[in-house]
Amino acid sequence: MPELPEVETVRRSLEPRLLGLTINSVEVLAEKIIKQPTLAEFKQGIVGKQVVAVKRRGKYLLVELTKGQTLVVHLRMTGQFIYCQPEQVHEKHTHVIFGLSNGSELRYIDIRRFGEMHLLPTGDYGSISGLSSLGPEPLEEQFLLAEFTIALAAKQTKIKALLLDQSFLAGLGNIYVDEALFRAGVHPERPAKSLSQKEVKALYLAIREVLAEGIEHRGTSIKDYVDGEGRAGTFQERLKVYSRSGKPCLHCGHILHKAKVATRTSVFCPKCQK
DNA sequence: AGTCAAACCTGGGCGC
DNA sequence: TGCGCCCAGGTTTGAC
Repeated sequence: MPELPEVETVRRSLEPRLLGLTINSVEVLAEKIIKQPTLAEFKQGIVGKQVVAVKRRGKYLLVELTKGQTLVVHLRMTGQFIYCQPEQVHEKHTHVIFGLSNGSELRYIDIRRFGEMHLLPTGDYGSISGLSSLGPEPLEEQFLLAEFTIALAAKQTKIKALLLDQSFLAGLGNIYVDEALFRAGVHPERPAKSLSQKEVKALYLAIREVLAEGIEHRGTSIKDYVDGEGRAGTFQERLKVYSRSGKPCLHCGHILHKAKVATRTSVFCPKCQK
């Protein structure tokens, strides 16, 4: 489910709620969510710690605690991290409950249970391969067109597969890749190295633009996604291709096509995206 | 290097 | 109403 804009929206909603609070208790109802250290060490290492920062890297949430510990969370497809009051109804797939020093709770809900949590020394993320191998953050200033151009030129793979590769660029998923490719006028199956300089620039700008707009509209809520306070986002109302196969292109009116590209369902305009 | 299926899970939608 | 099948915002692993 959540891609960069959704995870960033969760981060922004949780940060003001959690900062300064101490975690008084941890209740784990689905042990498989806790990847490391052991369940006992995880609980013991968290209880009594205070939240000092809530950060994001790619699609990972990093809840930094006192004593140099960080709770690393990945929501995968259906994970939700929600700040609420103890009397609020328990959602069916609630797997972890953190009791907070102001009486509130932070609950982890995840229908498919693909999500994961790790407790590690802050910055010491080598044991999480997906986190330690992440590519650049597309919205940061250090993500430069010049470097993106050079990186694309070295790859023969389909542009869509490359943009979904988190070690190439962090944070894009199926929705925002399709949207960015549409905005840039690039067909998802084009070999990365075949893009002209003009196309590379258009894609670079489209990626940053679509992610920024996604954040601005507090994420895309198709099925399960909600922010840290249970609120849905609204970017689904602005999607131009994702989930619109068979409907007319908003730019040229041609019927949007659906195809498997890089093993993922992809929607694109065969006329606008060459 | 690139590509692909399968695996991890549950639930919603569709055809019959 | 029920059954079976396919699909889903992600990632990893292992095979060709």
